[in-house]
This record gives sequence, structure tokens and C-alpha cells, in this order.
Amino acid sequence: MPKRPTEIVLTASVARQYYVEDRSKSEIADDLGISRFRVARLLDVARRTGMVEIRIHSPDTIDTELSERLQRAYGLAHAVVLDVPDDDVQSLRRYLGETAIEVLKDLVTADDVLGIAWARSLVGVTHGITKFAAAPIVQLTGALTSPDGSDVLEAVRAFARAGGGTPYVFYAPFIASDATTARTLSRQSDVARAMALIPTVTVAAVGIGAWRPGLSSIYDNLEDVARDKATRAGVKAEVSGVFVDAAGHAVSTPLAKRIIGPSSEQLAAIKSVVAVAYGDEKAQAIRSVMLGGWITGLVTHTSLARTLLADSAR
Amino acid sequence: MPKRPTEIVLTASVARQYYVEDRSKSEIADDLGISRFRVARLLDVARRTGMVEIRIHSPDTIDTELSERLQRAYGLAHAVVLDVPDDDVQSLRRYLGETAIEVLKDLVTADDVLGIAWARSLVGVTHGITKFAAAPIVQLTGALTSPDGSDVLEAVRAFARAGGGTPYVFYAPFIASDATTARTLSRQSDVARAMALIPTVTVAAVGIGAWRPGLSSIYDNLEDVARDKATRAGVKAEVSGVFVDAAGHAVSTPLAKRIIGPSSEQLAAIKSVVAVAYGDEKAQAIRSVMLGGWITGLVTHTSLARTLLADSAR
DNA sequence: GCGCTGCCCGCTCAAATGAGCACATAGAGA
DNA sequence: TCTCTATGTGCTCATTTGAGCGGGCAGCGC
Repeated sequence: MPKRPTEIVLTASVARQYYVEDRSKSEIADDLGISRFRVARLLDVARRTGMVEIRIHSPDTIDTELSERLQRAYGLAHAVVLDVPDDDVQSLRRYLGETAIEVLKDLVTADDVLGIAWARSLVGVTHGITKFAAAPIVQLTGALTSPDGSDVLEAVRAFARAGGGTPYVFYAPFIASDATTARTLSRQSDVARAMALIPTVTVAAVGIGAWRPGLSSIYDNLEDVARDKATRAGVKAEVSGVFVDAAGHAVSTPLAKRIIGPSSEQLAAIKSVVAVAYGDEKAQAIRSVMLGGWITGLVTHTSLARTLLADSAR
Repeated sequence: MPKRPTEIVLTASVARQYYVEDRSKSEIADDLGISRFRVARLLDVARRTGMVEIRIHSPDTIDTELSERLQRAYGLAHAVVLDVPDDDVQSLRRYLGETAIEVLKDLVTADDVLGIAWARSLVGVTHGITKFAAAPIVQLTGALTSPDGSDVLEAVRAFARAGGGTPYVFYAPFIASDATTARTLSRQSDVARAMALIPTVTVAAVGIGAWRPGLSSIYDNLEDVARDKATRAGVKAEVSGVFVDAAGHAVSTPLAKRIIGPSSEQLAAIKSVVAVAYGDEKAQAIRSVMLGGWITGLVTHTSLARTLLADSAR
């Protein structure tokens, strides 16, 4: 910081005029009878010495800095990190879901086709949607019974209702008992119609599961044999029914044939895939999914974001 | 502030890159794949909504904002307002004096001629001066006995010693007993030599007195008769022996002829006149002096500055 | 005294930026 | 359904700004 009093006053004055009053350097220079170069240099000094302090504030709920870092670290197109209490899973899920809906609102136009996969935090809050683009809404995966009774079909319909687009739902489970059953189910007209639309989907909302008990709806709804087989095949995570290993590569397992949902190729072809994820225990799984490039956007909370960033630094 | 989460993140990201990382708008735009216009607009939004907070800090001792306002309000070339405790007059005087010296250091080059008038806060601290321009130093006014023994001559010599310039001092009182004595004194060679140099003085350091007991060395050193006469003539303040009324106009009073110091014309001709002033009771006097344009710079403290600004708003 | 060094200043030229305009799009209301 | 309005976007052109350069000057060592 300058030592001479008159220069301190001058520097502060210039900084105030430039930064607070938004005057141009030339204008300030003319005003003070000094050259614009001098003004620029005074401003440099002011910044370097800390006379000018600039802070970026975020609205309470969003941690923009973490969001940005996460976005950069994993090459995401969108990342939203919510700074909300994460001890109450119920309300956390609500927050994340509502935010995800906002993100989708932002992303989806009438020219898009929105795909909705089973994701607990999303499907629970869809009833409150207002104003949505008139895009077709396609159910991406089969349904799973949820403790609170909300399901994918409801979510698809809610989006369609809010925007006036056509909902494409179907009645089939997420996981069929075997590959043959899955094929049979897929031939049902409603399932076939939705599946046929998957290649046209431009924006998808998905959930991410970790291949461990309690961290993936698929894992929890599977028999031991199939589960262990997948585990041995290297499955570490799952995105809307697509199985991936630690590095994020798709794992081909017989299990995949039992899933009613997008194939890995289909998922990869979707332009924007927004995932909602919470729970620090899922960090590794989410990381794998992001490394594999399966998703383009993530809505999550601070502690998980921090874990993900710490991991990416390794 | 934007409502959509992705836009909040984007806006904050842009603001951070622009303000904190000092990247250019075009660069940020290319990076994010958006137009530079959009970046500019996002930044506008960020500023308008308070996402970007810019604060100008001053070093502890100087209140740059008050300084600037004072400077503008009274059209001063320099104003330095010190934010120091003003309950201890001793230390206040020290601070002001030292700061005034810094200001003078800044203002005076080898091509200048510095004039020093009697000013208690200045003369007390001159012994510590180091590094000064090699300018001639001229004693502007006669001397007054000071309680702490410091005097103008000492100050003049200290400046000269620090800079290597020639000191022009003389032995004569500030106030002669009558006009005739004053004339006689002025014919002394040392006085005459200094007085002859006054028209060459380019920078002067002066004190300001209020025409009330205890607020002006001249007032306090005068007999009742002369004092009252001056009061009746409208004298409200005094700058290095020049008497002015409330509006700042020079008051012609017989008293002026008894003063060994610059005439009002001579004072007015000096390019830079820096005054040191403290004590809220002097506010009106200082205001008058500034209104009259007698000084171009002021070194003072916060409470007095605030009073002066409140007065100027009237 | 004399050159040397580092610093501050203002210049030129090219790049960055702002103001105003035209266009597209989405939502509101007839 | 159609028009109107508000909003967001990118364009052009004039202005503002930054990078790098050379000159002048004070401070310093010989």
C-alpha cells in the first residue's frame, strides 16, 4: 500500500470512483487532471495491496464456488451444489429434487424430449411443478416400488401436466426376473412406444446408485446370486440401470438384459443427462459415473461435493 | 438475483473469473462458449443484485472517504483526514504534524520554495524529518513563544537540514506592539531577506486560528483593545497572520500592520498552502478560511472533518 | 563530479469493451 | 389462435483499455 498520505487518498478515491461509482478510467483521469495510465496504475496498486476487496456472494442455498469447482473438475456442463442441512435426508431430498426440477426447466425447451428415470429425490417432489416447456416426457426406466408411494409414472405425468407435453409412460418393473421376461415386457405396446422414443430424448433426469446395500434401488431389489455376479464383474455404480465399474466403463453383465431402461449406448447418446445424488457414501460411485462421462449435470449437496473434489485431487 | 440455479452458478462463476481472477470478458465468454455480451450482462446482473460486493479499505489511520468528500466539498487539492483518537491533544497534534510533513514531502521538489508559518502541530514534530527535497525553506511568520519550547525557526531549520536546502530564518515576533515597530523590525536584514522571498514561495505550511480565546495564538497574545477592534471588524479566523471574516474575505484591520508575516495578497499568491487544523471548536473558522480559498490542502481528524462536511451541506 | 540503476511517466497501437439497435422467442391477453 | 409486450441475445461502431516502449529523473556508488 502506498505510504504517502496524499497518494493513499488519491488511490482510494480513484478506486472508489472506478469500482463503486462505475466511472471510466479516462473520465476519472480527466477529472483529476492525471493521465489515464496513472489511473490504471493506481488501480493496480489498489488491487495488489488489498485496498480493493471484491467478494462474490451466493444466495444462501447454493454454494456457487463448489458448484463451479465441481463443474470444472469433472467437465460437467452443469453442477449445482446446495448448501442445505444434510442430516435430514427427507428435506435434503426435497431440496435437491426441487432444484433439479429448476435445472430441467432451464434446460428443456419445446423442441426437446425429456426422459425421466427412476430417482427417488426427483419423483417425490414433482407434484409441485408449474410452468414447464411443452416437451414430450418419456419414462426412461421401469418402475420400482417406493416406500412413500411416489413413482416414475407420476413424475412423468407431472412434468407433462405442467408443460402440456405428451407423457409417455408404461407399466413395467425396472428389473425383470430374467432376460426373457424383460424381452416379453418390452414388447408390450406402451413399453415399446416409450423405448422407441429413447433415441429422441435430448434431456434426461437420472439417479445414481452405488453398488452397495442401501445405496442403490437396483442392488436392494436383486437376488443375492445376480447381485454377487454383478459385483464380481466389477460393477461399482449404476445410472438409470446402466452398470459401470470404478473407472466408469460400462460393465457388460447378464443383469443388463433384465433391466427395462436405456441401454448404455442410448444413455451415452443423450445430450444432457442431469443426475441428482446425495449421501457421502455414494461419492465413489458418483465419481465413477462422472469419469465415464455418463452424466452432463449434477445436483448435489456440499459435503458430497467436497468429497468428490477431494477425490478428484488424488 | 437470478432465480434459476444454473444461471446463479453461471453468474457467480463469471463474476469470480472476471473480478477475482482478472480474466477478460472475451476470454471468459470463449471459455464458456457464450458471447461476450452475455458475459457483460451477467456481470451487470451480478453487480446490480449485490452478488458482487466491492469494498475500498483504507489503512487504519487515514479515512480516505472523508478525505475525498472534504476535498470535493471545499475544492481542495489535498485533504487528509486522520482517524486517530482525538481525546489526547498531544498525540493528535503529533499525528497531524507528522502527516503534514509527509504531505509536504510529497508536494515539494527541489524547484519549489517552501514557506513555514507558525503552527503548533507542525513545529513540534519537525525534528524527526528525514529525506526532504533540497528546496529553500523560508520562515513565513514571526515567532511566538510556545509552551513546549518548539518554534518556527527550529522547524525551518529541520526541513532545511533534512533536505539540504537553505533555511531563511529571522528573529522577530509574530505580532509587533504597533505598526511602526513592525516596520522597523521588517527592516532588519534577516527579516527583510525572508520577507523578500515570500513572493517566490510555492508551497506553504500554515496553521489556522479561530478568533476566540484559546483557539488562536494571535488572539491569545493580543491586548484586549486590539483584539476587540478586530472582533468588531468582523474577524472570525486567521491563517498565518492573515485575518478573514466568516465568508472568508480578508478583513483589513490596523492589526494587520502589526503582523510580521505574509500579506493577504502574498498568501493568496502561493500555489499550495497546506493547513494543519484540529479541534471541533475551530470548525467555523476553518470553514471560513476554506471558503475564502486561502488554503489548498488540509490535514485534520475525523470529527472535525465531519463537522466541516455537515456545515458545507447547509 | 559522473555514470549507473531503478522507477515513474506518458506515448502508440492493438485488443477489449460499452451503447444502441435489430431480431427472436416466450408468455399474456383479446 | 393471434397479436403485443417483455425479455434475452448478438451485431456494429465508437470508445475505453492494456501491453510494451522509450525518455526523464532521483538515488546511489565510484
